[in-house]
Amino acid sequence: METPLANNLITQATPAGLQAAAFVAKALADENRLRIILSLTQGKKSVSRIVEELGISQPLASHHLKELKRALLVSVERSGPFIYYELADPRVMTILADLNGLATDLLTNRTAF
Amino acid sequence: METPLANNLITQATPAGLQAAAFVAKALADENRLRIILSLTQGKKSVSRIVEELGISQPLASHHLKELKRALLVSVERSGPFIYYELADPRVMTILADLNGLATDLLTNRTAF
DNA sequence: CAAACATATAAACATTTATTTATGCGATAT
DNA sequence: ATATCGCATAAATAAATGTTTATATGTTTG
Repeated sequence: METPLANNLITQATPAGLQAAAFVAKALADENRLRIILSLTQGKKSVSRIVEELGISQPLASHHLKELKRALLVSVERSGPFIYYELADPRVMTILADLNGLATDLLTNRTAF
Repeated sequence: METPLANNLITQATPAGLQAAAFVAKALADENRLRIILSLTQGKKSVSRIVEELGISQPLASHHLKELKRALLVSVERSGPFIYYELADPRVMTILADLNGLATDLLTNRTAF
C-alpha cells in the first residue's frame, strides 16, 4: 500500500511536536535571521563578521543571534575575544532552501495583486 | 567538483527571495496555523470542520485562515454556504514535516535546560 | 420575507517582537 | 592598571500579532 511521502512524516506529528515546530518556525520568521542563517551556511562566523556582512547594528545582530540560539538553531563557541556562531544542524539549510523555493514560486505564480 | 545539495539551492537566494521566505515562515510561525495546515493535509475542508477539529473559536480560525491565504499557502473555494480551504502547494506538507522533524530532534538532543 | 446557518469582519485588548541608544562586561595588549 | 576591542545586556519605544466578544455579510430554506 503506497502512501505519499510527506504524509507519513506528517501524520505522526504530535501536539508537542507541532509546538516545537512552531517555535522553530518563529525563529525563521524574520528576514534578518534568515540572512544570518544564510551567511552561516558558509561556515562558522564571529558576530562582528556577521554585522559587517549584513550591515546591521551590533546589538541587533546580538539580539537575533540570541533568538536563533534560543531556538537551538545555532551553537556558540568562544575563541579569544571573538564569539563564533555556527549552524547547529545542516537541515536548517535545506529548510531555508525549501522555504525560499516555495515562497519564490508562490509569489511568482500569483494571479491577483 | 562536488557541492553539498542545500548549498546550491541556498546560495542563489536573492534579497527578495529571503524576504518572501521570511513572509512564508511567519505564516508558519503559529501553532494553530500549523494545526490547520496539518489538518488540511487530509484534504479540502470547510471552516466549521476545522473549527470543530481544532477546538478553537470560529473567528480565530477565520483569522488564521486569512493569514494562511495572505501568505498564499492555502486556496479558497466557496460551495453553497460553505467555504473550503485547501493547501495551495504540496511542498507546504514537506516543509511542515521537515520543520517538525528538526524541531523534535533539536529539543530531544538538548543538553542543558 | 424571515429565520437559520456558515463565515467574515470590527473593535478592543494584552503580548510579543524588532529596533535603537546607551551601558556593562570579558578578553587582550600596552 | 588602563585603554581598547568584541560582544552582551538594559531600557525605551514603536509596531505587529493572537485572542475574545460582538456584529455584519452572504446563503439556504420555509
